[in-house]
Amino acid sequence: MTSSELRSYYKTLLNSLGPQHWWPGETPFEVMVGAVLTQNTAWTNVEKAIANLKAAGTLSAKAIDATDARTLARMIRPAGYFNVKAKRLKSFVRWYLDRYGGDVKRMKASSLSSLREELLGVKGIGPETADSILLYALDLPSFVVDAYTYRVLRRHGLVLEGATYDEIKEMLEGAFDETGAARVRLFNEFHALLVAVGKDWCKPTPRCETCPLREHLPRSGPETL
DNA sequence: TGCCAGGCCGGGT
DNA sequence: ACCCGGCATGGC
Repeated sequence: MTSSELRSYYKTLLNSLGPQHWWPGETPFEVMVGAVLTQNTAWTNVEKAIANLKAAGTLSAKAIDATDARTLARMIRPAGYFNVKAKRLKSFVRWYLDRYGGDVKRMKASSLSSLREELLGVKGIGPETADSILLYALDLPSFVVDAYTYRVLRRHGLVLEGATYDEIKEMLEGAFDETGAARVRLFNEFHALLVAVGKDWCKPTPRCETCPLREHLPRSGPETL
């Protein structure tokens, strides 16, 4: 029954908030870089870092590969954790160049599941970053789970406390029959909508009165986390 | 002013 | 297999 609930949530959110048109990076590579930079970081800070990379002509795999971590760290400073993220960007582009010649089309020639495994093998890329790259950069149907997703679903009693990333991901993916581009669009929009709810209503101290999902609250009332 | 933001790694139990 | 500290800036 959870599947029909999730479909119902999606319909409600889409009707009340509309399409979010999320993550409109200008190129797939820009989206991939953004996926790393936004780890535990507000997107507004990521935008500044990406703008710096662009201004320096360093928003390409080859350029990042050719830039030392110190210099890179200076450029991405606004994104926070800049020393860590500079190394992560470099380890990612190293893999991207070695494995796929820095070519998105070649990357998309691999299957979704093997691509995901490969990405998880890159140091600095965990499940959320991998799925963000797959979904938002490559248009592959891999649902992104994040802290907002967990909080919203948890408060509605749709996942158990302590549910793992993969459990939540599989529950969400299993709830929808769509295929192809429609599936990608749905995963893209639904995740963005869950984030919107998390940001504006389903916060650490929730404001459920005006939440688009208020009619979907479980009988026992929202958890307080 | 402190808390939080679209996580992940490495070392310790 | 979990748990936790560390990593850092900018906005409200």
